[in-house]
Amino acid sequence: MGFDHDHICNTGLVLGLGFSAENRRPTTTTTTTTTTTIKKQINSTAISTTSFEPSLTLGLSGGGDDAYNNNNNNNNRKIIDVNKSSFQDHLHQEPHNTNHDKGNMYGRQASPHSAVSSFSSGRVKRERDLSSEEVEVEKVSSRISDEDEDGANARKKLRLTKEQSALLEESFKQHSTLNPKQKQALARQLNLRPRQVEVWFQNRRARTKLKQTEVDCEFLKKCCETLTDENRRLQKELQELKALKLAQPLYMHMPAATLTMCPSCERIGGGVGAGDVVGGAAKSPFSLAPKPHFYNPFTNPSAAC
DNA sequence: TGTTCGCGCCATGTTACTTCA
DNA sequence: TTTGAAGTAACATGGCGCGAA
Repeated sequence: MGFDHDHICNTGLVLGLGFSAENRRPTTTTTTTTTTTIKKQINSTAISTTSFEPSLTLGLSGGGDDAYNNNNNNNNRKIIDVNKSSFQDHLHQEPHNTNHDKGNMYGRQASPHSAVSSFSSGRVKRERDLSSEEVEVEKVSSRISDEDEDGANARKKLRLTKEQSALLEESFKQHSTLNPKQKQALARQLNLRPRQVEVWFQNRRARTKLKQTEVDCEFLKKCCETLTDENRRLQKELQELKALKLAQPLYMHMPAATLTMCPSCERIGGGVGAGDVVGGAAKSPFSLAPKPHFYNPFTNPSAAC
């Protein structure tokens, strides 16, 4: 099938197409909007592809990737000296990110809630972010852009350099979330503000999830096609068996899966009373197959997925 | 002990800028 | 040179967990 389940797990998503769902974490969301609720419920439900209860799920794997337990990872990280002048020359100029200048940043139109958020969550939050340590970083990394020097607000958006992106990617591979210390350290290495590192990780997680969702969609499409084909094949097989039933003696009416042969007398039998018909014995040496044969796309090797 | 509040973090959606074909 | 699509940095919003009062 070529579906790399491990890859799915590594990227934080688990896809399940089967018959039972296992909640990896409780659904605690009480989001008011329907779409958000649905999505969060989807994300909160995750099962492995080896589960066979009737369900189709697509969700996050818990993964145990608790960034707060990964403080030691910083020690293993490759250090890039981002403070070299050549590196700094690549950095775009980013002003101190208070919320009042945020509104002017791209000439953005204020949302209905922006006035509130500018004070309640925006500026307050940003200022919260700027602990004394961060302010120190700010002094290093924040510079006045040419546009600002010209007095214009049309500020170019920061583009991270290859070195910055590489280090961020490497850090993301180790842990997709950062604790405050890791964020600070990374920001210092990259000569960025901690807020920028935080935003980058948020966006990176979102992109990962989006890509994984696309992969999962493709996988589900293939599964659907496979199951459709299999269903078609089984329907055809059923028709053949029905046709065979009309043309064969009574003992042959039994589906092949339910017929067994006595190893001693080598007589064919199947079902209660089958022995009476075939061998005339009161107690048949033959037995029905214990369970009907259901095709399982995950255990049947013929399944494409 | 239960409740409330503030804070920090995260997920998700959106906007706007940059790059490239 | 222009333009549209894709990528992405930054932001807005709302929810949740946690610790302190």
